[in-house]
Amino acid sequence: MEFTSLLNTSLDLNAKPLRNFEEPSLLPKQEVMPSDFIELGRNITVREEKDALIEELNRLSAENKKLTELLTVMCENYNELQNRLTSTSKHSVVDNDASRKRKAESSNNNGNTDGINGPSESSSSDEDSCKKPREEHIKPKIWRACVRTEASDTSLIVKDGYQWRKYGQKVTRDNPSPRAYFKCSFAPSCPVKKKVQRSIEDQSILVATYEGEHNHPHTSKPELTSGSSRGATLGTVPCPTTSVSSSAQTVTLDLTKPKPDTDSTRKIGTPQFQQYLVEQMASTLTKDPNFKSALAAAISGQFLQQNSQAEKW
DNA sequence: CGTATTTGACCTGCGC
DNA sequence: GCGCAGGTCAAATACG
Repeated sequence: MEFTSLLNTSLDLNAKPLRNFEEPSLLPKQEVMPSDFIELGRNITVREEKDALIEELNRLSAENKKLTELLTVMCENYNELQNRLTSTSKHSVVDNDASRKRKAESSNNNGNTDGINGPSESSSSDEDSCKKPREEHIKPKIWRACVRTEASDTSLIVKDGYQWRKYGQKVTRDNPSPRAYFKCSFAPSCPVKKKVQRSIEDQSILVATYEGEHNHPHTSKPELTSGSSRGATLGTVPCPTTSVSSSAQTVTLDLTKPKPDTDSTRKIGTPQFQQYLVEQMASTLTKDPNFKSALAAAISGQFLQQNSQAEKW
């Protein structure tokens, strides 16, 4: 499965204006009425204005292209890693299998009949499912979520709207950061567990792995802002994809609303308005130091979501 | 004092 | 059989 086919990496920030300004056949349609000219009270000629706008658009286009190339490279790297992981997993059974078998026994002994906390965790390979056909129908829902936190925050707490009780912590071999084990404490019968561990690549990212499904509603709404209280907040559950909540500023692009300072809807759609929109969007993005990190976090969220979906298959 | 968290011990499966 | 690693338990501790 090609990941790039699933993720549209095109930002397409200035598609319309580019069409308007770059196609020569359309340029004459930019008619500037003399009355408008007088109204604007500009001293520069239409030609000079157009050249300046084209230059600015070319700059934005180049920036857009650069970002798109960056995304493409990231996707290619991801696909390469995914292929390696797939080929590796064919030669070795994942270590989840150990706990799966153990859980199968413990589940049978405890008389757990709901099957949610059943034996199978993530069955990521076809080989695995072939080995254990009897477990095919018992698949607890497993998904991952990644949350960006402050690197100095060692709490390993992910606020996702549910109430959790920590019952263990371990340092695993593949990651120097400790892994915390949580059980849902809202309902005694709720079988959901989660593991939280810092990402080995980025210590500021918490990776939460959820197992099972809640048999009760949310205890509270997930907090959408993080600040004084401890822990990271989750914008969306099960996996934050487009909304990345963090201690840093959240970048929100709302392309559905026109700018409020336009006094008349009649002007919406004019080249000047489109140019203004493009400038505002590009300016907001390029001036925001958190844009790249937020973009990377959002993409990694997409990666993890795709990965968890692939595991469920 | 009740509840949540911490943390070392224990259990289980796997590889050698 | 032994060691290792992941996961869980439960006594000790902290906290409100």
